[in-house]
Amino acid sequence: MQRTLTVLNVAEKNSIAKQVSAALSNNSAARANSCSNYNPLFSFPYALSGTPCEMVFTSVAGHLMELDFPEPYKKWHSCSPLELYGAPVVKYVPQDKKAIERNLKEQARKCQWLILWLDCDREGENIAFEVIDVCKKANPRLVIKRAKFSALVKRELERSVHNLGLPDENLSKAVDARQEIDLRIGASFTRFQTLLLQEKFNWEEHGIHDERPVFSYGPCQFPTLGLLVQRQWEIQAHVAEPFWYIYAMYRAPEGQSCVLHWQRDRLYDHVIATILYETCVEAPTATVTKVDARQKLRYPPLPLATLSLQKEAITHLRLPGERMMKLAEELYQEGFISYPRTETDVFDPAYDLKALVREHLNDARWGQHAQRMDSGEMWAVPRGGGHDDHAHPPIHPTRWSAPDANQGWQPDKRRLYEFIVRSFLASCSKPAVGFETQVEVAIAAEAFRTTGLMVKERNWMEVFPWARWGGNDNLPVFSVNQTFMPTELLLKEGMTHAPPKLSERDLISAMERHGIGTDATVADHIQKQLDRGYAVKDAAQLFAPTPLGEALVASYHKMGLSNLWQPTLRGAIEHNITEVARGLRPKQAVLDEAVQHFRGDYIAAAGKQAMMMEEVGRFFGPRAGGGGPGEAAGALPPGEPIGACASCGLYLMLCKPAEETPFVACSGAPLCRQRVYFPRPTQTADISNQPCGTCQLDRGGLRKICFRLRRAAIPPGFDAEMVACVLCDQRFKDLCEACGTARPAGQRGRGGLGGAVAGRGQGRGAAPRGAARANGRGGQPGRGQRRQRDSDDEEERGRPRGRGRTAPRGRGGGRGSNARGPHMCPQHGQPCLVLISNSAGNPGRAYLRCAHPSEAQGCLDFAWEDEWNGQGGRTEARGRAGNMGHGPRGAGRQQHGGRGNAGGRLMNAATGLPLDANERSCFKCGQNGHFANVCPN
DNA sequence: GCAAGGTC
Repeated sequence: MQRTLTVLNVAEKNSIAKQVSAALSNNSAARANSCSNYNPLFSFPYALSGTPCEMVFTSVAGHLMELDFPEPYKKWHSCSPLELYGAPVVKYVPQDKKAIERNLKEQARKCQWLILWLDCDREGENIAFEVIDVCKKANPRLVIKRAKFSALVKRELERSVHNLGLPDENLSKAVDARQEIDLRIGASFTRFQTLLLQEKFNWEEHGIHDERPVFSYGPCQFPTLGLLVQRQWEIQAHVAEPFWYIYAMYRAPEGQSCVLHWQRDRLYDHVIATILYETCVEAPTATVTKVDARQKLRYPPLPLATLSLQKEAITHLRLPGERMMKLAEELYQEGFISYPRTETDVFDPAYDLKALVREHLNDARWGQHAQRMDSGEMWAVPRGGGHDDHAHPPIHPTRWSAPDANQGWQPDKRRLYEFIVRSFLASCSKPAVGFETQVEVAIAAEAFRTTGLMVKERNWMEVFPWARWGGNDNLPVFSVNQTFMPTELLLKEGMTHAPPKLSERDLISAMERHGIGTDATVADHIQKQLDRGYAVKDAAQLFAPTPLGEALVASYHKMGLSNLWQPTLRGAIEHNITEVARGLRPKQAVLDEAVQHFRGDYIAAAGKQAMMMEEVGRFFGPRAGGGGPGEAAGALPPGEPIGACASCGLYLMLCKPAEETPFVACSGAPLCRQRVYFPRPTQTADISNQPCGTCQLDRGGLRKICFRLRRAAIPPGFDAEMVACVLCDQRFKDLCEACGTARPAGQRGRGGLGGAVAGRGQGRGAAPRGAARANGRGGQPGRGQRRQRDSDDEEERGRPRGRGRTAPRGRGGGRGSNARGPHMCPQHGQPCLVLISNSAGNPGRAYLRCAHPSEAQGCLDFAWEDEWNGQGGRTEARGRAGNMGHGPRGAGRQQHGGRGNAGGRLMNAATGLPLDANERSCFKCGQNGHFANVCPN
């Protein structure tokens, strides 16, 4: 006679218990209340491997147990935070889970089997063992089984129940280890920071209103903060650099138009950019070299997982992740959407998606689209993103909500529901179809490109109004070999920008990349930054650390404990835990190792706590009589505005501080960050560029060219209205004589503006650039400096002075004697070899450099001008710098990258001092050293 | 008063 089993099935969520019992019982499960209001019982008869049984389903609600220190260690002053690395820990069922525990025990006593239907991940396995622990106390004879399922559909659940396995203890132990590490380091460092800082500073004055604020530390919240501080430091360390690019535009007689984008994008070398621009101006006829037209598809969005929904909701609905999750939770509880915490972004093929679509046929907003989907006209099988947590489908609407039925909803909730519905419908719709035309154009030897796009069928975009697929739908019709005259041909200047502050979307992506938090907790960690006063969000929803957040991170950095905040911290912990999960290392060994490691960090931090006091003291004044850091709390005494940092020897640079007092900060970020404050605002040059409205030249009626006039740095005593011509560098009050019609007004030569500017050590761009980056790309000497060098050199050579200054506008006079050309390049067979007087380290001696389009930064072919000219212009092919047969005289024949020492006057670009007789400057990498032929770098 | 992870 067959024995009848009573089987207790425990799911992690009530919804899973309900769905599984409904599927296995063909919707005939009886529901009964249990001791726990939120965890009812579902029971039905079933045949388990042929054995008749009574199936009882119930659920827990996440973890049943918590890990904490026992009572004596819970009081903050009862022990040193250091002791928390060796203190015992206890796992217990907290008060709010006692009802669930009672329910499980009561049912376990009546059952013979226990089947665990928890999520099929590490945390789920750990919860399974918590359930086992509780149930075994009530019934030690229970037979324990684990159901593994990959979707909550009948077929899959039946397969699962007939292939029961055993729970995996290694997975569970990995979570135990993770919990213990998190608890010990979180509690110890939180107490350390809080007890150190709480009483010492006047937090009220700095917007922290808690009487006794807590400065929590956590292995997820600090790496999150670290991401924000790192970005802040990147922004502060950024030095704007000017770049130049050729801008071309064409408007066809029929009215269509396009911008021609330079293939080089941009150049940081003004000389080269100007020369290339000049070659275009000389031969401005554009020739179409390639026309490529093809159909292009734009695919609909992937099915929504939690993090992708958060990112989309932030972008399109401007709903912060945490708020979005709260609203999604409500929608889920009310049955309008599926479970909102899922990693899955692919639908199970067995899912009846069309049935879900049919829910929406009568909707006034998207019903028509749904009807076209239902008829098959608009239907497409949704793509998958390759992630599956095997527990939940992607987030999708489960029920239609009529607009008049959800009047009571908050507007944000309605918007979120609409977004989820439209995303779902879009993901199952046909891709959009466009027609793209790519056109390549040559002007002189320069290549340009433009793209046109006509959207033919919007398809999924019809139901998803947030999508943008923009392109130039007004492209002129082009054919290969067609020629035309550009309507505009300009040399434009731009400046590099510091990276932007992180948006919530950026932050989520970075956290996802580094494995900080889970899909369900990422939003909480971000919110915690705001709650703790570590970060703020501005009107544009961008995040930045507060002075407190920055000070905390900077403290650990100074202590040499950056691993405590770097984004890799969580990944490192996870890596070790994974070894436990795979059974490669015992839990205790990994745990001991981690605890010892962080214990060492704690001891180091505690030993250097004065650094934290000092760092926080930079931002916050001490509480009166609070024993604060005293001198360190206020602004630092004013010092040299620009120079070597007293702390680390690196350069100091000008910053744009948020504070009122300007300061310079050491550019050794994030190594140093020493700040020197000024007593008064610094004098900065007006570097604003203004397009020239008066010197537009008309060359033969072909086109109009605007040479931008640049407002020069104005030294004291000079006319503020003076401008400098980009090409010839003369300063004028009115119009440029060389370029236009008016008289020059500025003084010239030494004592003139150029000399004065040089005396200030400024380049063409922002004042701090030249000072801080003597050896960088932006570190070319100012124009005045360069001219001075030219002039000295000319004198020594016995050439007449003033060649550059009196040269008329045009290629030869573009930058004085600095650049002429182009010459025929033997490498490329094109006139792309230009003559340049290298400003950095080669005073007075011009050389040839290739500016072929294939060499984005200019190739390294070069030759000295006098040698080239002496040989009447060479036509045979030469190799790269190192292989050229006629290397610079002073240096002998460099085999690799050795730059010549013309007359022994080569300057060290970093120090500005002349190189000694044996020193060489590498042509390739710019480094100086005593290498003879081959640069070691 | 502390972590992070589940979930309602």
